[in-house]
Amino acid sequence: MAKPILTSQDTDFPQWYQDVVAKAELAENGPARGTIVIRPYGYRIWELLQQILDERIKATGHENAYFPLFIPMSFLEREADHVEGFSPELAVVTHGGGKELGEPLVVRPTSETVINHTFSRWIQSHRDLPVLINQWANVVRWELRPRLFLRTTEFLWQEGHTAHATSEEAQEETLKMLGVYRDVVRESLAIAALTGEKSPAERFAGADRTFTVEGMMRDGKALQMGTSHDLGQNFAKAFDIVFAAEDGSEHHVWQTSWGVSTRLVGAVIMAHGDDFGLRLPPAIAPYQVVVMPLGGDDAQSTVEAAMQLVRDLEAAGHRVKLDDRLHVGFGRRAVDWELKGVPVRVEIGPRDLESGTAVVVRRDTREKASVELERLIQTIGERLVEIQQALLDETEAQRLTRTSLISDLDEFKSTIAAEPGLYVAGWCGSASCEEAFGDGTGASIRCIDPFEELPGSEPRCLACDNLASHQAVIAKAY
RNA sequence: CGGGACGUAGCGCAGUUUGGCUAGCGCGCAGCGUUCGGGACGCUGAGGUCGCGGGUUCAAAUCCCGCCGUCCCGACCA
Repeated sequence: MAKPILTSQDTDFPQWYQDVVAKAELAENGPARGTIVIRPYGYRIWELLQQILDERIKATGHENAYFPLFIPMSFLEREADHVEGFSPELAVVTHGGGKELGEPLVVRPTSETVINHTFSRWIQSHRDLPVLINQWANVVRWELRPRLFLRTTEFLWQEGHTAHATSEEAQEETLKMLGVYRDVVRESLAIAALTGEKSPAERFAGADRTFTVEGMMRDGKALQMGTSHDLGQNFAKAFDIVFAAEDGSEHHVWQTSWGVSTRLVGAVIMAHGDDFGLRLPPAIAPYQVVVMPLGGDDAQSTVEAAMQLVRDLEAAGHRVKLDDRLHVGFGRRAVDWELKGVPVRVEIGPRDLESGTAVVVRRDTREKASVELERLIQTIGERLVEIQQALLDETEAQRLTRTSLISDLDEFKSTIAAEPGLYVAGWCGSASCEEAFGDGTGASIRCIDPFEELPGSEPRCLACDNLASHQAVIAKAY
C-alpha cells in the first residue's frame, strides 16, 4: 500500500499545505522573502479562474484597463484612513536611474489612488457615469509572515473600481460584485462560502463599508476569499472627482472597489485537499481527466486505445492529459495524479482491452468503476458534473457541522481552541467587545449579519451581555 | 517586527558538541536491461561555492561576528 507522501492533515495542517503545494508543483518561494514563483500547474488554475471571473466582470458591464505600478507617495497621503491603513505594508522606491527621486514612489498596494486621480479627469458630467473599470495586476504589500498563495508580498489579483452618481447605485454595485464573487466561489471553486459585512475594525482602509466572502478550510479556520467595498465619497473628495448633474449642480461621485487574488488558489487547496493531495473542482482543473495506459506486453495497444480516448474526450470538450510514461511504474503515476488532484483518472490495461472496458477512478472519493468503452465518454462527463457538485456539497456540510451557536464567552474560548470552526454570537458593536472575542483565542469576527442563513444568535452580546446589534461570525482565520 | 528552531547535491538527512586526508547516506536524476492493475528492480554514472560575507587558525561544514533565507509562536494583513 501507499507510503505516506504528505504529512497528514490531522498531524499538522500547515505542514500538509506546504507539502502539497510543493509536491503538486503549484508554487515555490522566490529568492526574496515573501515572493512566490507560481509554477505552470498552479498558474493554470489561476488562469482558468481568471478567465471565468473576467467573463463575469465583463458581463456585468465592466471594462478592463491598466494603471501604473508606481504611485507618487503624495497620492497615498490624500486619503487619511487609506494611508494610515497601508503605510506599514508599503514598498517604497527612493532611487531611479541611479539618482535619489525628488518624491518617493510607492509600489501599488492597491490602486484606488492612481485610478481615482485618473477618474477625476475622466468624469465631468452625469453622462460620464457610471464608470466601471477592472484591472488585472500585481500588487505589493510588505508581509511579515508570508505563506505561499495565502499571504505573499507580491500577489496577483483583479481590482474593480467604479464611480456612480448616487449612493444607492454604489451600494447596489458593491453587493452585486460580492454576489459575483460568491457565485464564482460556489460554482467554480465549489466552496460554500459565507458572505456578509466586515466589522469596522476589519474594514478596508478608506471604505465606508466592506463586505466579504469567507470560506471555511478543512481545518476549521476561515479564509477571506474576496472583498467588496462601498467607498462612499471618501476618495471622490480626496481626489476631487466631481460631476455636473442634470440641473447643473456639482456633486462628488459615489464609489466602489472590489477584488480577489491568487489567494483563491490557496483556498481551493485547503478547502478540498485530503491526505492524498489536491482535489480540484473540474471547473478549474488544468486537466479534468488523465488517461493512463498500462504497460506490459500489450503496451502498444493500450497506448493506442488511450490516445483514441484522449481524442474523443477532447472532442467532447474536456481538458485531458495522456500519461504514457511507461518507464514510470503504475503506482507512481497514479499517486502523481492524485497529488495533483485531477478529478477523473482513466486506466486502460490489457484486461480492459480484452473486455472492452476501462477503469474510471474519481479523485474525490477514490472510487473505481469498470466502464464499457461505448459508455465511457458519457460516464466521464457525468462524473465531472458529479464531482463538481460533490465537492461543493462537502464544504457545505462541513460548514454546517462546524458552525455553532455560542452565548457564553468562557465556553467559547475553551471550545474554539479544541474545535476550530465558525462561532455565531450576538455582538453589541463595540470595538472593546470585538477585542475580547479575540483575546486569548486568536479568533476574530469574520463577518457580521451574514446573508446566508445561520442558526439565530442570542439577543445579547457575547462579551458584555448588553443588547446585541449584530450577529457576529467568529473564527480563527488565515 | 519580537521569541524560538534551522540552513550540507533537486528533495530528506548524517557529519558540527571535541576543527584534521578525497564531505557521506536515502530518494530523485542520466544510460542500459528487465518490469507495469497502487510510489518496481539490477548494473553503471553524473551531481557539492557545506546559505552569503568577514574573522580566528598551520588547518573551518565544524569556532566567532554580521547579513540573507526557511519554519513555528505572537503583533499586522487580499
